Amino acid sequence: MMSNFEAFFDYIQKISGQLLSEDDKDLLTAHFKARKLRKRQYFLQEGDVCKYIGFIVKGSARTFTVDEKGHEHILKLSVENWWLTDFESFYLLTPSRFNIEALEELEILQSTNAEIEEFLKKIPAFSAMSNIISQNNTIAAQKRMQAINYSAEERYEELVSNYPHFLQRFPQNMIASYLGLSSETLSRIKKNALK
Amino acid sequence: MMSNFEAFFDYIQKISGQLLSEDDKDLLTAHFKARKLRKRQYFLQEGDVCKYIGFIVKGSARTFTVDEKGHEHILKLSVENWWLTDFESFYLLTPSRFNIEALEELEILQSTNAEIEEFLKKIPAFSAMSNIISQNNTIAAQKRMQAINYSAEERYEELVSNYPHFLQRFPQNMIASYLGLSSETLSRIKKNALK
DNA sequence: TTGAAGTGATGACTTAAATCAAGAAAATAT
DNA sequence: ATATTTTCTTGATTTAAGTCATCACTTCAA
Repeated sequence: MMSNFEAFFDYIQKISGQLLSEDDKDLLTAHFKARKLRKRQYFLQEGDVCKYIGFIVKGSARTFTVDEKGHEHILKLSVENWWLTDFESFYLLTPSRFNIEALEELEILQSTNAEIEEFLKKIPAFSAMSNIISQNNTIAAQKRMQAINYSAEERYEELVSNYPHFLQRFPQNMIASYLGLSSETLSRIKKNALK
Repeated sequence: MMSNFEAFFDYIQKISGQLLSEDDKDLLTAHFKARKLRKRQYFLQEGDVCKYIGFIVKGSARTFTVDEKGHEHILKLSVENWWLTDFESFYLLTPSRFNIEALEELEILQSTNAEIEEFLKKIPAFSAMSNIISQNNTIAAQKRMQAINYSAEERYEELVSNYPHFLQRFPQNMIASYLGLSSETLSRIKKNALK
């Protein structure tokens, strides 16, 4: 179990550029709870308030919505060292429109909004990390907005260059849904790309 | 000129839920510079590092890219009480891929990255505001990602419900570009929506 | 006050991607 | 090992939205 936290502490220190004191580590260890989810198990279901935020130690998950026609749309694919939550629901305590489901056996360290507020106040490295993640989120959001004007090929090429490991790790129909394409279209794009 | 700052101070206090001291206000007044841009004037040109962040006191602007075919794509439309910058370029000091242009006569209060760092350290209300804006950005980014799967009609309906004043304020071809649609398509959608 | 530029509407046509359908291949379970 | 989902491919067809072309209407500037 300790090793889970070591990876977590390393992550905080690396992102923030600051060291955690022993007291900091004790506080985090006391409040972050280790949790395992089996493949296909839900971390969050549509309509529920997302009470937890999870740090992924091992495994992967998808965040998706289901439209009126019953079609699923993946908004996010999450892997190790990423945070797992619906930020809107988590921050505002409103019912979520999203589902979050484990795609592989998932090991996370989870905590609540109130606890996070405490870490932000008491742990400088945690607060610095939070600010940097927000910055990165803002930048990523800016980039994603550009994708509106991209063709199917361009979206795929962008994924290949930004997240090449996703292609190995996730089935093609998940990738297609993440890119907002039908799986048939993605299959054809890959065929053409080989030439 | 003072009135510009009064609106700015009100904004910080409202968003942060905290009061600014006289010292805080003096520090902000000393470092934020009032600037006017005429209609069509550029706040940022593609290839330049975005050295400034501007708080819009009056007027509006668009953030856009130009693709290989010479077509412009609007990523953001900004109005009063919004921040004007390319966050990626501003935070990371990298050359920007965006252009930011005044759509109407524009009055802003602007400052540099280094100065912002100072405000974050010295002014609690400013730091609280920054965190809340980051939260809102993260939430907005999550929402925007959903738009990938939306049809032309759905994107338009979303705009109507979220930013109805944009429809009055900006020409239809700008709105179309912002939604990632051709102006002909938007014209047809509006015609159908009337029925 | 009259061009000129910018904006918006509409019709005809084209194209990118979705949908529908059927098999093949791979992964998982019994 | 074999059945049974699940995933992936390929072809035929449909559909949503883009492109091209033209005309009307408005602003704005000389």
